[in-house]
Amino acid sequence: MSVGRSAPPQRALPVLADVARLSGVSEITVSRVIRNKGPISAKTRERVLHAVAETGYVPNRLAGALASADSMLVGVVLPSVTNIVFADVLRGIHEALAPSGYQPVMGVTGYDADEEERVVRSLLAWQPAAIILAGFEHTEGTRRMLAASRIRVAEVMDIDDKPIDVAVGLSHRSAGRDIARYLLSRGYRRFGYVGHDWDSDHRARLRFEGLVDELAAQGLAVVAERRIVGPSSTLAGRETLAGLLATGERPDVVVFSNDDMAVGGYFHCLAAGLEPRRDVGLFGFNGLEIGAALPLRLSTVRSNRFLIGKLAAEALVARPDRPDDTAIINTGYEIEAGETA
Amino acid sequence: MSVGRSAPPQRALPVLADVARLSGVSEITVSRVIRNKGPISAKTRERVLHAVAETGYVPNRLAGALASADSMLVGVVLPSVTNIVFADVLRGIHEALAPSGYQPVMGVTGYDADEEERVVRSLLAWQPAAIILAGFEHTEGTRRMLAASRIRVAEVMDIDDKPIDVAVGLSHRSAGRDIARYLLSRGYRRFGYVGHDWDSDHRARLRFEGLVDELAAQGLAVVAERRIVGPSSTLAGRETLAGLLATGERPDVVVFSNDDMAVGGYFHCLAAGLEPRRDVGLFGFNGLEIGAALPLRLSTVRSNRFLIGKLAAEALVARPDRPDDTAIINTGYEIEAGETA
DNA sequence: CTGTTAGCGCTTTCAT
DNA sequence: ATGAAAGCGCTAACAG
Repeated sequence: MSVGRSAPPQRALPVLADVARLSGVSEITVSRVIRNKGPISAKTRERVLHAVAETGYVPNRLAGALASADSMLVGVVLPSVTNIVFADVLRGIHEALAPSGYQPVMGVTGYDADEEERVVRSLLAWQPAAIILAGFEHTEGTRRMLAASRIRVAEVMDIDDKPIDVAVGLSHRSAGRDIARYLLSRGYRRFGYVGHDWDSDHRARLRFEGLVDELAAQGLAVVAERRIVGPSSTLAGRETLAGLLATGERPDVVVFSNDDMAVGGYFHCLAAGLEPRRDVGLFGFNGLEIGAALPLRLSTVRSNRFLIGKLAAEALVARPDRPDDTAIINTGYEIEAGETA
Repeated sequence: MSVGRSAPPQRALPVLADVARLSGVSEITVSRVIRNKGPISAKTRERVLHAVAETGYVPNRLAGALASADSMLVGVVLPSVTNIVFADVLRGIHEALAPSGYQPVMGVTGYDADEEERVVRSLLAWQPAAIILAGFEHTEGTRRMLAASRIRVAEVMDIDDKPIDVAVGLSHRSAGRDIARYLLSRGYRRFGYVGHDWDSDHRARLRFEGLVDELAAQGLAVVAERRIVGPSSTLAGRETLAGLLATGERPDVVVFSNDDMAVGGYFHCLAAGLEPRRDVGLFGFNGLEIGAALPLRLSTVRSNRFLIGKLAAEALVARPDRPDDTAIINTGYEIEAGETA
């Protein structure tokens, strides 16, 4: 049918050379126009831009990154994306990175340090300019790779340990102590605790330790404690509080490992005809939106997760080379009095 | 202090050539060992692997992707990461991609089509093998770029329109109709609706249209309707239901645009002393965990979000070249009867 | 202000 | 089973 040309046009995507040819300048000039770098005459710029539009040219950043040894990539390694806590951090990272031209590349570890090592290795292969990790619990292998790479490293969420480079977050131990102080000031004396897996959520454990420390300083202790094995969830919080109260222990307040669990506890109270605070105090952690929407606003601690992501990304972008000394950025937290404790 | 060597070792990261030298073979042989490609003698492989371990060599995928014209990258463009719905999809994508050697690269649009275009352009610069987008609402510019790129494109969440390449999701229009049928079968006749922004959430509108269509077929209509301008939230659901009921309208059931809003409605009922179902039916959409943890399980529709992400990623990986014809993968949905409607 | 030259680190193709 | 040569598409460094 066709006249001697059997193969379809299938022309490859335009490259720098195509744009250069079309606009009658050299490749490097096109490159300069596109990157807005170096002195370019208005006339040349216009011609090049025209050719770019005409061809629909999209720069190949793989080639650009390789040639300039600057990938403009930031590796982001988080335990989970479905946990709103990390999703908020990720949003903060995105917000800070978007205007700077950096691209986040994600990895998810499922709360497992060995998986984290695998993820870090594969991200490092993309030659990122920096990497953001959650917490301090890394394998030796991860630490070695990070050290060898010489790139910037932000460890986020927690500041209760010594960072590799910079840590951004809050002191969970201190938050635990402040929860104890707050509840003591409200008159509570018989403390219960309902939590989730400490192996995967080290920070929940730190908060518990802070709580216990402060209680001990006042000659008190946790009188009833339950921890589930899996991750936190509303359903788990509901069932676990039910189990705890069924034992006959009568805490006057229950501290939950986080808001998800605490909201579940609230639901148990509703179902069991208990009035939060009057019958039993409920205290969470994180300051999620849902806690504020409950008939009685959940008493909790606001952890500034969005800010953590934002400041971490900003710190990395602001100083692309690893400083000699480590730093800590404390994003703080605030007690939300609420109405349940 | 030091003995004549002032500059620190600062040696660059090892590259293929270093490993080749150390193991006494050529670069290409090392490359073959690492990629497990081509015939290699057991002895050579062992020597190379040893040298890799010794140097701590990490392949530069930027260079690899450029040379092979195969990035093993999948662009993922979603409206939001903090919305659990998209986070679940993302998790499905991750799960499918992880074992295949593909890396997801994310972009977030904030529910804005122009921002989507910008994000798609910058992702395309990384020469991804495929791209995953939410929904069908793209700008002309986005469509042009996607067509020119010739890479595989999955549009996820929705299957109510014609896909560019492959669509993976459920029919929201049909879900809306089934919600109507279900509630009619439960005896409800006076339908209320509490929703959020349709401009950013086109699928919520499709569900509403399906609902209205089916009601019309039965000679019925929505008797009271309220929509907020912003995104869905528990608090918004609570306040909006309160507002709707305060008008004096007395719907016997209220359909919410999603579970977040419906849970908020539930909270209003608790605060106002209304018993869900007996006083007013509540119906959501998505089947979130929290709905199942409420004192009365929320009546809703399970949208298989994890599955959507998983199947989309699998479909793309399974066939790296764009097929001639488009396809639709229906992940379906299930009515969760629950106890609130 | 613009261009030339020489790679970046890897993989393809074609030999041997 | 292994290697040599060429080049992916771009940018740094140095002219001019």
